[in-house]
Amino acid sequence: MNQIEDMQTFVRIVEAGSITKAAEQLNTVKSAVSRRLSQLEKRLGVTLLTRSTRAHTLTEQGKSYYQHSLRIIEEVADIEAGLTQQNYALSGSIRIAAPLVFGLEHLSQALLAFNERHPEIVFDVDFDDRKVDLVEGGFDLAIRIAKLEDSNLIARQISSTRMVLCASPAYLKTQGTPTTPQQLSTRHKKLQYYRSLENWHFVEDNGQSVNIKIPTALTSNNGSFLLECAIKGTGLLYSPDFICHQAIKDGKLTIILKKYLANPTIPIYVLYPQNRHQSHKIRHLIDFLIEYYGDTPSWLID
Amino acid sequence: MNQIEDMQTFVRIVEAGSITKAAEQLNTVKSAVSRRLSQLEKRLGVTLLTRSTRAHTLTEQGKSYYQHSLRIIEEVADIEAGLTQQNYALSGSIRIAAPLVFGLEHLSQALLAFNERHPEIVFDVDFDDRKVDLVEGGFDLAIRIAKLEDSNLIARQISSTRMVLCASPAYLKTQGTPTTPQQLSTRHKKLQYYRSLENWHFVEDNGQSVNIKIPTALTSNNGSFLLECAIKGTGLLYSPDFICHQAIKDGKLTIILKKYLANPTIPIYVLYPQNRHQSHKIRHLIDFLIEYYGDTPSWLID
DNA sequence: GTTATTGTTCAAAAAATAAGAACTATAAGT
DNA sequence: ACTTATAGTTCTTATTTTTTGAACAATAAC
Repeated sequence: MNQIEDMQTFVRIVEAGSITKAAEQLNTVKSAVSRRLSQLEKRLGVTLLTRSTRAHTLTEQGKSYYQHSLRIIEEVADIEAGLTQQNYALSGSIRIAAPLVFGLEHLSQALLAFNERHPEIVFDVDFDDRKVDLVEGGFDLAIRIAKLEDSNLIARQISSTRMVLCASPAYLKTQGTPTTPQQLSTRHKKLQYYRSLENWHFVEDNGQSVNIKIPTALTSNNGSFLLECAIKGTGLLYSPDFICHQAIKDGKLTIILKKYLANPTIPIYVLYPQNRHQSHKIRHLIDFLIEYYGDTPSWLID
Repeated sequence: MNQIEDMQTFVRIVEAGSITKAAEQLNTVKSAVSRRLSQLEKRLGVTLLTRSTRAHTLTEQGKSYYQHSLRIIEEVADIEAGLTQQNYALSGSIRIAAPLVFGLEHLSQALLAFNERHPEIVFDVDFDDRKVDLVEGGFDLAIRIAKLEDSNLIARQISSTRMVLCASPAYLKTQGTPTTPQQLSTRHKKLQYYRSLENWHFVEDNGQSVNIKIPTALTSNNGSFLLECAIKGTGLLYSPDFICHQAIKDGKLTIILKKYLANPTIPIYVLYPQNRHQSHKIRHLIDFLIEYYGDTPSWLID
């Protein structure tokens, strides 16, 4: 039972004026069209077309069915075409999950810039450092700043960040500025981001790698707050450059032990579900983000 | 490509919340539903549902398609149900082809009586003694007063009429009242209906059948006019009783040679096209007509 | 770590549909 | 009135589409 094809066939018969002509126009044989019509009438339990060898007349029901069919066929076509257009249109909403600080400080700027070009798009950004389930949360994409784990999501790297170790000039003046990793062990405290590792990983001049653990002055799940604390001299901050770059440029924080840090570079990815047909606007936004941050993002130090 | 079934399947998936449940509700297996959904997405070139092992989320296009689908499914069901209702409803129009005199004098009364019971029905009656093509003319039914010829139409007898030979008392006084068919041959003239036979057919007392031909006083295609002429004494009238019954009851015409007429009874049929599904109102009207005229129609003489 | 549930994929079976030929009916041409 | 041509139906056979059922992969839930 294919109601739409029945409608299309019936409309063709009515407009062509004969089953034979309708069959030609539908690129099929008259027997198929004849059978379709009689099956349709049987299903509806109604005579649509009174037919003799060479003349046709629409019954009242036939007229009604014809008119409704015209409308339905058009509506269905519009709906299906509309979906594709929607797919290509740079409009509608994009729902994004982003880490707190990166989202507020950097992603927001990029999104605003994108929005200037494509004002029809409405962003719905959820700032949260916790790992969210894209599918369950209904997100179109998520920003993740970390090495990738296995998942059924697609990832594209949009930029990268570099970890730096820094402290306020005042703090360094009081506690001394360490020049080797080993010197951290004495008289230093760290500002601890709740998700990151307790130990800091260094590579010494001789190529030996070393794990250093120093006491924690304060733990928080908010990178900005830790930054404030570092500026106030509460302790050492081990932080991605996109968080502390401005404070460093302003001289409020000083980088230390730069050359000893192991694996300081962390990729920034955009993740999205494995959709067979990716919406055009999503692809467009990802391309935009890659271009926006580029090889020299604003948080780059030197 | 069955768009409506695709829509129904998709709606079921969305509302059931999972492909497996949707399959159960649709009395099929999950593989069929899964395949239908992926084929649909492929055809539309759009992801409707972002799905992982246990969670589903509608994409924007999915939401749009879901809502449109709901509406279209309902509309199509309404249209199809509407046709059946239309079929059973005693409303709408009935187009009838009827012979002139019978139509004006007798059918019209029956139709008005029917209309009193079913005022929603609008009659469209075409009065014409010529044989019309029901299909070409778009007629629902036709009245035919004659022995049936072969045709692809369905016939039901609704009543019958009897042919009588009559003349005005004044005419018979002048020309003499014939008591045997043979006596017609002298001094008589006939009023000729254009479609009827030139010869009159009789059965004599001895069982011998005989064809009599007498001169024509006047020919017309209008039975009422011939009746008027007969009353005025222009000639003999060979006529169905539904035309002359009142004049005979009023004594304006006298029946002659009644017992000699061969095959005086002519059936009155209602004809309609061979529709696989006859509309309820048409069947109803035919039943009404048979009941209305019954075995003793108003034109019956004794 | 194990089990249970969900969705996908695949080959085979079943159902629906189309094709092609034969047939009926009738309009048009002669 | 006869022949020819055209339109529609019906039937059997092909073809296409859809469904099934099983095996599999992925991942929540226990």
